[in-house]
Amino acid sequence: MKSEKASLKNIAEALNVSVSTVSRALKNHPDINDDTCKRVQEYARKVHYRPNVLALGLKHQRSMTIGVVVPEIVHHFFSSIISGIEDLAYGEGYRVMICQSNEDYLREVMNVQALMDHRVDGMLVSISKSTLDHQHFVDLANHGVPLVFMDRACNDLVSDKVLTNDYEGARMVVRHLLKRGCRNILHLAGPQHLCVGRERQEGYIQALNDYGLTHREDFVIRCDTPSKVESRKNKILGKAENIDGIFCVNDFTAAAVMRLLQDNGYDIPGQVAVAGFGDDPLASMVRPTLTTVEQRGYDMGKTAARMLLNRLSGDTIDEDTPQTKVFPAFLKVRESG
Amino acid sequence: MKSEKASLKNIAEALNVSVSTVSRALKNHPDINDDTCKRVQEYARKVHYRPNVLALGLKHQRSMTIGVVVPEIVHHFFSSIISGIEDLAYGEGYRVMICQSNEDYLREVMNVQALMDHRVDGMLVSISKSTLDHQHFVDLANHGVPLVFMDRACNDLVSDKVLTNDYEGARMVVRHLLKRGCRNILHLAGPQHLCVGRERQEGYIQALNDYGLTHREDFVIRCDTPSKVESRKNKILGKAENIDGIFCVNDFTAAAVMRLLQDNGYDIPGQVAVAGFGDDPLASMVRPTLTTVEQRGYDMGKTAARMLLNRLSGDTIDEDTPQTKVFPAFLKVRESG
DNA sequence: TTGAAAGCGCTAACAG
DNA sequence: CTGTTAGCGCTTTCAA
Repeated sequence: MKSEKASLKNIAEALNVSVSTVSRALKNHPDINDDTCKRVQEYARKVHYRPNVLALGLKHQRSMTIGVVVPEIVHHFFSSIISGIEDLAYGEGYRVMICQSNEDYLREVMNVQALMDHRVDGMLVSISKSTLDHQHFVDLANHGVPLVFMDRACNDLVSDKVLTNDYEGARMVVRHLLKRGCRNILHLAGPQHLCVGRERQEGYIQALNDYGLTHREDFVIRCDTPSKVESRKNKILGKAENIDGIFCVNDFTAAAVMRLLQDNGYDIPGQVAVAGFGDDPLASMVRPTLTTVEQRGYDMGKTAARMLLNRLSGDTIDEDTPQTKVFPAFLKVRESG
Repeated sequence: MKSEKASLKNIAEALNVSVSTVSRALKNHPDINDDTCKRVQEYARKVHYRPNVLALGLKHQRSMTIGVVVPEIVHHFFSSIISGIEDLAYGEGYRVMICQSNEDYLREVMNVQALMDHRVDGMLVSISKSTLDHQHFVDLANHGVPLVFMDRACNDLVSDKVLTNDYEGARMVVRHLLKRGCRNILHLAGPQHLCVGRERQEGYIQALNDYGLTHREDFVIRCDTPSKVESRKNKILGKAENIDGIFCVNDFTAAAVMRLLQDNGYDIPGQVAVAGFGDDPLASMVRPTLTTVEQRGYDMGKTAARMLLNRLSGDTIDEDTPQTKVFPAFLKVRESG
């Protein structure tokens, strides 16, 4: 029964009516005979008719598809964002095309290009760590494709954004470590060309200032993945004796450094308190459980999608003013600090 | 500079040639004047011409896109599979549309439908836990859309498959627990209507038999997520005194049960050894690190994509015989058992 | 109430 | 070597 795919044309032929009649009947056009309408709809259902979205997209010049580019879907934060996007978009009749840049600039440019080729109606993007040039996003704007940045935005571009209050989140968790008594807090920092990395570092510095301390340059190390913890382990262990706390730019790094210290005989949080950022599920699986900052990925995705769809339907209040929505961060105190 | 998107038509107009000449020039058709060719290509580059894949798909009746349906991208195993698929597909000029079913049957049916609507050339699928009916996959076959199952296949359907040797993997890791001295091993099992759940349970039973033991019905509990560990915790703790090992159908569940036992004063692996399945990154982050079975997600994804593309190009040896590729499982002995 | 025709962007036989 | 034409599946004027 390898049947030919149903189309308006062959439905029309089978029923001895014209394609336009079928087209109208299928969308309950007002001036169409009730009988014809019913006949067409029944037959369409029988042959499992489904409109060809390629043809529709071509005709309407919009694909009812939104493109998503994130660094890596393996991270819980980004998969949560995606779930949020999907739930909202599906509900509004949109489809979602997901791409991952693997933190690679060239791949990101390719992804954006591929989504453009597919004529997506808009894009939701979280930029990769290695992205320094933003021309591909400028091009998007020039082509009139609406764009909303999520979490990792680029500052030199006016555009809608959905962010976490990284600055206050970082400040909050570092103040927590300080309140606990820590006075020599190491910061494992993310790349400073990304807003999230920069804001978290500045929050860290501000928290120290809040307590009348100044930050030490040598207490900030660029290190934002477990594998970098491994490659910088001598550097980190070299400082271990002089510190009583560590604030990491994310939870994986925190979990990795915690393990490194434990393996070298340090008690956590007894000798060194550790905190992360993001509240990855991992944070409650490691021992001790990880003190961190909650980030609402699902809600951020949903909000970003909402902003994009608003742009698409063009019924936003401020047609041209870019919106920025900042989500609050929540402190999650657990066992590690 | 919100420029109109370049098309063959407006390139043709600008250059005073016909659309077909432009079309030919752009694909270096043999019989086209070198000058014209160069002129067209230069102009096309200048205006950033990109072919409209919707139009191409409509014309060629194939979209150069493959659809992927997995339960949840948040799991490392599935994201690895996706990375494998992407790397292979991109290299062959295909694009990838990713959908997640969220372990929900209806969502899965929707996903398959949406991918059909997009006229994907083929699909790669890992079925959801709640999928009992397989009609939507039968329909696919009837429409001539090639399908390769990955990891979670459905047995009542002849089709290409890429699997892990779950049976041997489970048998191996349980034999390891037995060799270590465990004699009362609990199994936290997955749904038995999924091949992976069943095979892992059967591997567990076989390993016991290998050691001259018979399995006890009350030592098998359906429990395959951390939240089910939570909801069945009394049942599990009730057996804790009588067991010396636990084999879990996946690593998250293993991590959760490990934590449950630790919180209740049990030493791992001293009193109870614990093993998981999958070698999630989590396995090396928890304490004690988790003994488990390695599963090669990336390679499985790559292989599945390869099988699908072979079907699409139609140059496989056995046109109609479905292929099954089984990947070996590897024991990863760590601290927990 | 229905049909014919044009067109979205592209390709490919056919004709010149 | 290049242009004309038809058609992929669909919508939408315009005409009947």
